[in-house]
Amino acid sequence: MRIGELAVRSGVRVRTIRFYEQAGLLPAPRRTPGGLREYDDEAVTRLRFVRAAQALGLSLAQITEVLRVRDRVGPPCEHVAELLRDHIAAVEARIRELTALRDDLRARVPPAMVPDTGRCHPDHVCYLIEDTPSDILR
Amino acid sequence: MRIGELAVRSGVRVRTIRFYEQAGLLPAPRRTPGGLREYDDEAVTRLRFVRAAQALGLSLAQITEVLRVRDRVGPPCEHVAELLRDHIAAVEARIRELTALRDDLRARVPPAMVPDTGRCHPDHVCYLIEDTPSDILR
DNA sequence: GTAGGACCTCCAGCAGGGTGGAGGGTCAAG
DNA sequence: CTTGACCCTCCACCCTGCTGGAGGTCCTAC
Repeated sequence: MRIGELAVRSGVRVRTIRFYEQAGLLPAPRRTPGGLREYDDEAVTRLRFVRAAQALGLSLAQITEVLRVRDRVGPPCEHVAELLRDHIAAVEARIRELTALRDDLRARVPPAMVPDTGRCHPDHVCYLIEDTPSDILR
Repeated sequence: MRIGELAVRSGVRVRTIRFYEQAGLLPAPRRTPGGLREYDDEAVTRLRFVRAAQALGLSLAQITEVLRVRDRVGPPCEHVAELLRDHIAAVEARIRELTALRDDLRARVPPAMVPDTGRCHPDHVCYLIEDTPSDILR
């Protein structure tokens, strides 16, 4: 099939497919005598895999690596399992960061709080941001 | 003071200070006859505010807007309170997304799981990624 | 043989938050 | 007067994941 059909079947745009080839995610396909790209079904699988992996939050670099492992040494399950475990740890760390941030923000701005303009100080821009939450609650 | 001292006192690099001026976060300061930037203490306040706001996850565009409000109409408390409330909502939404993602990932890769190579399929790249978690647990 | 849709390459740019180097000028001490 | 630290501008580039236009070619049907 040509690139347009591949785009439809994989749900990845034509331009993006060419970009992925450039980026090393898709092998350069054979060409028609006229220079048009000719793909087989494997390309659909590969693009769907890329989309699935992206949905899990993996970067194109990580996905490229998985595909490279598969192309060179066969089923990348071990590699993927390790990658996903590391990724879970990264996601959990990010959740912890954001949770701490949310708590900090909540302490600064209780839901229906009226800003205490009396606390504005000429030497600051805005106490809600510069002060620590514990200062604000005082 | 000159830009180097401002950098030390604010904890923001010289290059970054010039970038912030360019970006509209810092007003263009007066210059010495030779063309060197000359700052007063207010610049330190402003840069520290930028750092504090960044630590809360605000973008430079949002911070620029707060500073603009302050410069034009005085204390930006109302504006900041609203901004922070919106920001809390955005952070909470992101936490929910990441939590759902974490749960999905955990279902795919239980902590000490040995990948089930028997499930590798020639028409797929890796079932751990392409299948849905419920398929994997089956 | 001609229309027109699909395709080709190459270059450029978006956002966000800066960083880096080249090539030169300023300032203060000695 | 020279040295050396500091400062100036301008342009370009980093990263990530694409997207867009310009200008030209291929394929297929009529």
